[in-house]
Amino acid sequence: MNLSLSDQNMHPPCKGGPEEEKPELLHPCFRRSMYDDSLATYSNDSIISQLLRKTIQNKRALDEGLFYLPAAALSSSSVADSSQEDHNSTSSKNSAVEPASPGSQSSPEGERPVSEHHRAKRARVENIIRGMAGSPNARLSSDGERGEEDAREARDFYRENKRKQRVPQHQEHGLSEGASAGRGSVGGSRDEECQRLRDQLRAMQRLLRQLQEKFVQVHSLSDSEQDDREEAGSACATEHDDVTGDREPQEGSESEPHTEPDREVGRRPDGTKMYRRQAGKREGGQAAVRAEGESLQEALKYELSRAVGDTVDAFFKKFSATLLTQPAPVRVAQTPVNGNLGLKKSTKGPSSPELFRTEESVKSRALDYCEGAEAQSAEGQTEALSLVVRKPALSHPGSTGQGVKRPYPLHHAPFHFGYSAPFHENQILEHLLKYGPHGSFGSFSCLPPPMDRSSPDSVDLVSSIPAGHHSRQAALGPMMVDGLSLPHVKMECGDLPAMAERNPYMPLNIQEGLTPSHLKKAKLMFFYTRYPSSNVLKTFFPDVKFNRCITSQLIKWFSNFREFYYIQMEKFARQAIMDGVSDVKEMCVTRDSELFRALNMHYNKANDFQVPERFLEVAEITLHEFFNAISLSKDSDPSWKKAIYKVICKLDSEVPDEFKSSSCL
DNA sequence: AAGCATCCTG
DNA sequence: CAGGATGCTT
Repeated sequence: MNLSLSDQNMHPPCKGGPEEEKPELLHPCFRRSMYDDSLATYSNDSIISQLLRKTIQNKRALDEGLFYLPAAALSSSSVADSSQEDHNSTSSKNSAVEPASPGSQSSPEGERPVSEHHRAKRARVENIIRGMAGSPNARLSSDGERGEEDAREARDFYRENKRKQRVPQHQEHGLSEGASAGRGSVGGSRDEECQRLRDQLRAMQRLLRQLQEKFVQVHSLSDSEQDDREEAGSACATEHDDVTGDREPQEGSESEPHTEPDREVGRRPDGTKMYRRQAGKREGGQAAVRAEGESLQEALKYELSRAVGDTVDAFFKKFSATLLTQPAPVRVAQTPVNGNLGLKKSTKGPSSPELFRTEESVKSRALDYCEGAEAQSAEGQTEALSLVVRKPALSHPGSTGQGVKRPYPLHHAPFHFGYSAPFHENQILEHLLKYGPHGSFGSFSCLPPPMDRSSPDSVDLVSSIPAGHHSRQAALGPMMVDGLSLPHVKMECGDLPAMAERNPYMPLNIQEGLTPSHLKKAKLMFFYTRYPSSNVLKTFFPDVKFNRCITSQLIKWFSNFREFYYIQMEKFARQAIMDGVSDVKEMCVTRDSELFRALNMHYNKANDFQVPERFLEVAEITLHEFFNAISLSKDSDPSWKKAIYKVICKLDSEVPDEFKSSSCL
C-alpha cells in the first residue's frame, strides 16, 4: 500500500522495531505492581527482543557473508538488557544493510556455503532460544553467560548442525523466478512466520496495555484510592487525569518520553515502514537461517502464550480482588443471588464514553509502536486445538458469591471500541488463546453458579425445576455465557466487523465460539434430529454467531453423533445376529435396552433429559435396518450403509421450540 | 471447485 | 471430538 513511503523514511535513527516499546507497554499503575512479574518480563525488551535482535543480527551477518556489525553490537547482549546502544547498533546495522536491497543480494549469497563460524553462531542463537524456552527465569541470565554458552556451543554445535543439515535446502516454494530453488525466497515462510509471531506479540502487548488502561479506569472509578495507592497511586491518579483529559498518560520515567512527540510519535510511520521493509528483506533470507527461524518461532509462540496467560491471569486476579473488596460503582456481574443479575443494566464498566476516550488515547499511542499485526493473520497456525470452548470446571456449587467473573467476555468489550482494527486484536487474542495455557484461564475461578439443574432442557427435563426456573435462566444465560466463554473457535474475518459493531457493553450473549453447553444441547437435539439442516442449527443456536467455521463445526458434531449412533446400531444388530435372533421383530429398543443405554450415555450423560419416545422408535427402525441389511449380506457392498442412512434421515422430527432459547444450554 | 458426508485416525 | 482423506454431488 504505502510501501512507497517507507523508503523515504528509512533512516538510521528510526527505530521501528519492537525494542523501543518496553516502557510503553506498562501502564504506570502497573509498574512495580504485582504485574511487574508477569508483564515486565514480557515487555518488549524481554528475551524476545534480544533474541530477535540477535537473530536478525546473525541472519544479517549470514546474509552479508561477513560480520559487518561492530563488535559492540554483537556482544551488546552481554551488556545490560535494554541499552539504547543495543538498539542503535541494531538499527544502524539494519540501515547499513538497507542499501543492499533484497534483490541485490540475490544469487551470490544465496549459494554461499555457510562457514563453520557462521554455523557456530547459529548454534549459539539456538542455545539462547532453547534456554529461553526452557526456563523462563534463567533466560535473563543467558546473556550474561555468553561464555558458558560459547562453551556449550561446541557441544551443541554438532548436534545442532546435524539437525540443521536435515532441513531441506529447498523448500519448494514454487517461485517461478528462477531455476534455483535456493534463491532468496526460500527462507521466506519461516521468516514470515516469525514475523507474524512478532507482530502478534506486539499487538498483544498493545492489548495488554489496553487492558491495563481499562483496569486503571475501572479501578480509579471504583476505588476511592485505597490500597492500590500504595503501589502505584500517584501514577494512577495521573493516569486517570490524563486519560479523561484525552492526553497521553505516559510519564517521564518512560524511555519514550513525550517530550519528543515528533521523534517518538511522529516516527510511527517510519517505524512501521521500516518494519515492513525489514520484513520484506527478511523474506529474502536464506535457507541457512531457517533453523533459527524454527526455534525462534517456537520460542515466540511460547513466550506469547505464556505472556498472555500470565498477564491476563494476573490482571483478572487483581481486578476481581478489587471488585470483591469494594462495592464499586462499576458492577461487574456478580453471581446471581436472586436470579436477578443486576447485570442487565449495569453494563459492565464505567460509562462508555470515558472508556472510549481512553481507548482513543491508547489507540493513538498504541498505533505508534506497532502496526505489524496488520496483514499478518494467524493462518499459518494449524495446531490442533479443540474448537469447543472449555468452561472452567464448575467447582463449588454453593459458593456463588466467591466466583470471580471476568468483567468482559474475552472477545468483547475492552478490545474494540472505536478501534480501527478490532479484527486484529480479536484475531490475535484468538490466536493467543489457541496457544495460551488454558490453565491460566481456569486458574482463577470465574465461575457462575453451577449449571447443573438449570440446564433448561426443560422440555423433558427429568428434574423438577420450579415453574419459575425459566425466567431465572433467561437472566442467567447471558451472564454465564459472558462469564464463561473463552471462544476458541477460529473466527472468520467476515464476521469480525459485525462483532465490532456490536455494542461491547451490551450483555448480549452472542458467542463466537461453541461451548460445552452448546455441545450438550446439540447432543440432546440429536434425539430429535440426526440430520439437522444448517437452518435448523441457526435457529436453535441463536446465541451463536454463525460463520462457516461454526457451522461446519456444528455439522461435524452431528456427523460425529451419527457416526456413534450408527456404529452402535451396527454393533447391536450384528450382536443380535450372532445371538441367533432370526426375526427383526424380536428386537425392540426400550429405555431398558442396552443399546439405548449406550446411546443415552453418549448423548445424555447426565441423564437429566427425558429422551423422546420417538427417538426410541427411530432407533429401533435403525436397528432393524441394520439387522436386515446384515442378514441379507448387504454389508458386502462397501456402501451398504448408505441405503440405511437414506431411510434414517427421513425420520427426523422437529426439535421442540424450547431448544431455541439461547439460555437453553 | 465447493460443500457435504463418511471413514479413519488420534 | 477434531482433523485429514476420500468420495459423491452440484
